[in-house]
Amino acid sequence: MNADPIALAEAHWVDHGWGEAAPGMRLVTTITRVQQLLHQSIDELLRPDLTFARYEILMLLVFSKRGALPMSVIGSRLQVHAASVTSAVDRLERDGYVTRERGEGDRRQVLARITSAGRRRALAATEILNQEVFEDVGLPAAAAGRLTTSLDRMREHRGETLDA
Amino acid sequence: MNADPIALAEAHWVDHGWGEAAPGMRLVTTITRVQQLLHQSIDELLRPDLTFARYEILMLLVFSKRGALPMSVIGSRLQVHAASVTSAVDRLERDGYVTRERGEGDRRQVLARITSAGRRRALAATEILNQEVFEDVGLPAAAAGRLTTSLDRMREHRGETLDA
DNA sequence: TGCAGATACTTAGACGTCAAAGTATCTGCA
DNA sequence: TGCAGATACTTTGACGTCTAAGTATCTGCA
Repeated sequence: MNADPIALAEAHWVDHGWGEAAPGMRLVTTITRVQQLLHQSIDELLRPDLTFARYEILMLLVFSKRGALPMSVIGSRLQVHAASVTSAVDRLERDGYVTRERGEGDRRQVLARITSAGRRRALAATEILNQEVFEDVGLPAAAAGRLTTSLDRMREHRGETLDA
Repeated sequence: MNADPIALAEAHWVDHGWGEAAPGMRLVTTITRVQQLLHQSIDELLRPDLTFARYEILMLLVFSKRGALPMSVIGSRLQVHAASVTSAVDRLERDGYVTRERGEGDRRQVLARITSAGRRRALAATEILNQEVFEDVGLPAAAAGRLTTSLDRMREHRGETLDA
């Protein structure tokens, strides 16, 4: 018996004469489901003061040379809209992990600067995520590498530039 | 030059002595990004009256024998919380794609039943998604199949039962 | 020099997701 | 028989995402 709803959907696709699209439908749905599962685990590990979105911003700032980046750069690195960055930085600021500054040259810019509390929190979060999620994704290293490569191809196919 | 922020993050991971977790971090982040891209494309194709979440519910109902399912079954098939089902069905009902009924035997249950308008809309949406997304995911069929298999392994690793 | 258009960010509102709490109904056991 | 606890759904509220619209600042060109 196959009780997996996604595999069942694929079979229905074939039955309806959509065989050409069936594997793609299954792949897309499966990606969605895996992302859901990862997102839930990660957010639970980061609660209550961080989420994956805010963690990603913090790590971007940790890796930046000056510990600060314009909002627009954060948005383009993470591929999310400016409004999402605004709201995430609002909350990081509320919790004292980040401060806002006006741009020196261009006064329209807003820089998010990580605080020392932000750095400490980001490193503690990394330790947990490395141990609980990243070090064992459920696949042998080689398979994980091939998976990443295939997914990168999909990113390119949907318009992202990876610049090898 | 490598301008991909995800590949850069992986390099930073290695530099910080987190080499063991680096490939996993990259994989998880890449899955997130691909899902973001797919989600955006799909929701744009379904606008303004559907989203991927609502489309998935509609297709579940299309494939159901009686054209109706309890809210709880919808939630467990799609692996989302009851509250998410409630809000999606609210909107499907608002647009006339679904009606609500009380369960016959168990009066606590609520069944969502697809309407004929809902069926028509679901099939039209499928045609568009098949053509614009599912039939060409950017990978050869064999690679797509391997990808799905690996992702299924990740689903199992994170606690989903696939019952081969 | 000055203004039109572009750019950087924020605000407002819709939607999806989750957690927690509330309501109605069912079930099992004393 | 009746009540305590379980179950099915809804409601409320926090958060992330997007689009659209608003504000401040900059830039280019007449």
